[in-house]
Amino acid sequence: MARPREYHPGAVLDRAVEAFWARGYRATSVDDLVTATGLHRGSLYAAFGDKRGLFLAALDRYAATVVPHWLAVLRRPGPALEAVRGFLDMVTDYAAADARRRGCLLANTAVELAPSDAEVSRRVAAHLGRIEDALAEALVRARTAGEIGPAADPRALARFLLCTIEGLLVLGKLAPGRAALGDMAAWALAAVPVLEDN
Amino acid sequence: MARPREYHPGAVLDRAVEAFWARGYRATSVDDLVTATGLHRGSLYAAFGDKRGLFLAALDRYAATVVPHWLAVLRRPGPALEAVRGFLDMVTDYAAADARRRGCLLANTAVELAPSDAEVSRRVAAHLGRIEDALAEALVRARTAGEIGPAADPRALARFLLCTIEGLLVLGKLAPGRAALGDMAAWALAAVPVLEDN
DNA sequence: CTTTTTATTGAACATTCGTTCTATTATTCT
DNA sequence: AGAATAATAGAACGAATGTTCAATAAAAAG
Repeated sequence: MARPREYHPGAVLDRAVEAFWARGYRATSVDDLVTATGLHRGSLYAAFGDKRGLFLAALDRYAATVVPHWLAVLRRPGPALEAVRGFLDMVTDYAAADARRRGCLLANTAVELAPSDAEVSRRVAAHLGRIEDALAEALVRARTAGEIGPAADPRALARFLLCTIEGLLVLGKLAPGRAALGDMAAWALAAVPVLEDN
Repeated sequence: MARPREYHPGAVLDRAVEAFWARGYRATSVDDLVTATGLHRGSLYAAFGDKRGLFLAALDRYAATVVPHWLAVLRRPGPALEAVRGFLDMVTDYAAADARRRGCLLANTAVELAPSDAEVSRRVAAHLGRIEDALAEALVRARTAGEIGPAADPRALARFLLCTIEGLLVLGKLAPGRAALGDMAAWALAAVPVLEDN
């Protein structure tokens, strides 16, 4: 049989994610990726085909590692409405504190590549769809628990909150300050029809 | 004296805006700009210094021509709250109908260049600030007219609506369909504390 | 040991990139 | 007419781009 891989494929992808996340697809050269991953050109091309293949793999890796870490907040036990609020606060804090202004790889990719690459567009939409689903699930829980009114359409509200979150991560790149980002998140929550009892 | 310019500087910038808007900064080569503007390399470099200088000029041109065309909806006479609603609807329609998925040049630039170019970041923030100001002005008018409640902080609400708008334009790049975008805009309006009388 | 597969290493490929240059042509003012 | 400036035209620059390739070393299975 053959000599086994020396590198850890997941760790290599994590490094690639970091590079693409920080600089974007076009601004990240293959040299950058060689430096970031520690692999050599030959190994990179053998493993991923080309730069775009590596990017697609990194995109999926981001969705499989970074995004779930966020969504855990939405799924934690307790009042679902609190979880939604905590999720928005977490995104706001991240957008305000991220000194490197990387934002969200999915949003960055939607802007940079989605209009010109159908496959990339499809994957970004699918990954964002899972965030939307998690939001909708939390809102369904909140509605059945009576935390929000029956007029609150979970799917529509989830779409709206996803829109707010991606807006926060885009505007966060301009370092508008914690107060401005906090205003945005706070008023987004005002759209959720909370019942007076809460 | 000298031979006068044969080209119309504004028209040249309009073409450059089109190119950068459709493809982004890095994906637009100087060759693309030569083709788009009709000018020759020498003239372009004489007039704008380099590619980045042309981009900065195009960014300001976009803010001076395209953005006011949008803001006119916010400033049209009649109920201010209606104007805000009309503005959101217009952005939604644009995001849903834009077949080339260009989105908003300011948002695109915030994502692609703001983290790595302080001057670009400063200008994008300033241009977006004027949109935020126009939203805040409309909300002040709505509040003094009694269309919205006194609890509605115009500045904070304007920030929130700007966030929603940029979110719409980013997610619009994924062609999510008119219905999804409509949900986002509709629920954003739900955050505005409309008085029952209206 | 031999075979087989992989990683390593570094050179090299052809393109494209942003930029600069020289030369020529055209037009307006003195 | 002559000076001055701008546009036109196209060649050319070095650097960086994504990609491929050949040669060697290494390790597991037969």
